[in-house]
Amino acid sequence: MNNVLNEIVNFSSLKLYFSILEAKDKLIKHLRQTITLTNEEAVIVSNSFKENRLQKKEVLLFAGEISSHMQFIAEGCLRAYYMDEEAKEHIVQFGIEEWWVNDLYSYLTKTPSKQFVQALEKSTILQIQRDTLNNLYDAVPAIERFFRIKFENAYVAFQYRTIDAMAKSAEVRYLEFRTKYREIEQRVPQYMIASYLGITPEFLSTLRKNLR
Amino acid sequence: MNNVLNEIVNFSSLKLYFSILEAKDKLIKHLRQTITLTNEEAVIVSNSFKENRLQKKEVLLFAGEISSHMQFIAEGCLRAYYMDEEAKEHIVQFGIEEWWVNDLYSYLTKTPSKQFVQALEKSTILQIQRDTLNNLYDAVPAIERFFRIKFENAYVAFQYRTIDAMAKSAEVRYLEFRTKYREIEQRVPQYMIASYLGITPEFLSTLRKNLR
DNA sequence: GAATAATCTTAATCTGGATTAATAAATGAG
DNA sequence: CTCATTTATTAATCCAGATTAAGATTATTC
Repeated sequence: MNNVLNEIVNFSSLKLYFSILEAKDKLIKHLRQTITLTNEEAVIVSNSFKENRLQKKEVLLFAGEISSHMQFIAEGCLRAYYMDEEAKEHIVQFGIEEWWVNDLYSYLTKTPSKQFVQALEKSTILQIQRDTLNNLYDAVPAIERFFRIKFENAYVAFQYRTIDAMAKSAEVRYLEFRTKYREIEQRVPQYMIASYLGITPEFLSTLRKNLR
Repeated sequence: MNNVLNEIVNFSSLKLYFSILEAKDKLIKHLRQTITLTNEEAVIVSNSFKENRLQKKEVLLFAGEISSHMQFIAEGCLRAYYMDEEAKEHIVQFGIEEWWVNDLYSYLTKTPSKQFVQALEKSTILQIQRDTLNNLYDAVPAIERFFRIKFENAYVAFQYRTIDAMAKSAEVRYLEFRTKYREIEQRVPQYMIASYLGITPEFLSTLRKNLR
């Protein structure tokens, strides 16, 4: 009896162990799409990240807290949003597998976050602490390159998203969102897409009716 | 007679030489606010940049061209803007002394720019070519760190500007622009500020009347 | 310093999207 | 399977900011 139980425990912890490997493998693969890492470097990098499992609706970062980790989504779906004076939510970013989510402003300036980061599905993320990452920049310079490139791309993507948002009608933006993020569209409720697009759910609903 | 002429030529080229030094000094000082550079590194960096003088209204980058330089404003005032389908201008960014201006999307993706970059005053800029910069990242790693940090900051600043733009009324945004960029406000025409804020010049004029 | 161009103001009218409020449909927990 | 909660739709009314059009100031240029 005890033996069976033991086996189950071992088996489940083994499963956990493998799934962590899987998540970290995903991270290393992701990094290697942009930079070159020797196997030794990959190990150093791997060991610098901690895995974290999130339940659906679990909040990873609350407004008011200081964000002190960069986080890579290995599995699942998250959102970053802030609440305005009237307690209305505005979604700033969605993230799925192989994206990075965070309130970067809080992370970089070490000031209290204005955003929440929340899991929309059961998710697995890999986190690295600010100090650990700063040390990693010295130990593995390619990581500094990775984030330099990451931020360059994030910046221009965001700039073009904003230009779009100002120049294009809500209808056009919705259609573009659908083609660009088809997968996200199918995984999150419609009112969140409205929030991301900067329109009310009622108006999105009207748009959709007119498109039919 | 010839002697006098010679003297004038020499004097003016000497003046030019000093002003280049001045611009490059400004650059090095600017970099050293963020990173550490040895004097040898400072020389390497300095030599990687070329100075460029711009007349008022001179266009540095046309939409359609591929941006192939990063550029630092040593003196003067520039703007980056794009034109929509109805040939209306939308200002994306202003830049004054010690700012960097560019169509980063074009620079980073090597695709034709959708933006124009234009001098609003007689200006002096320092330019570094993409390939030179990429080599510099290897020769002087602190430069890679500089741009990593620069892009991080640019990204979060832009993100917060966008959140503001969506959440706040045009009046509030104008008031914030005035306090944040008082100097720019005094150097560029009002209709350009309207364009930057994403409103019509007529509406900005109305806002201003109501504020009095 | 007069003429022309560039910029700014005012006022009337119009519109994309918000707000409010009610109902309907889908999801999920027990 | 059922009741409660979460999402989504519809329709009426409202408003911030756009558009249009004219005139008034302010800069530039010759």
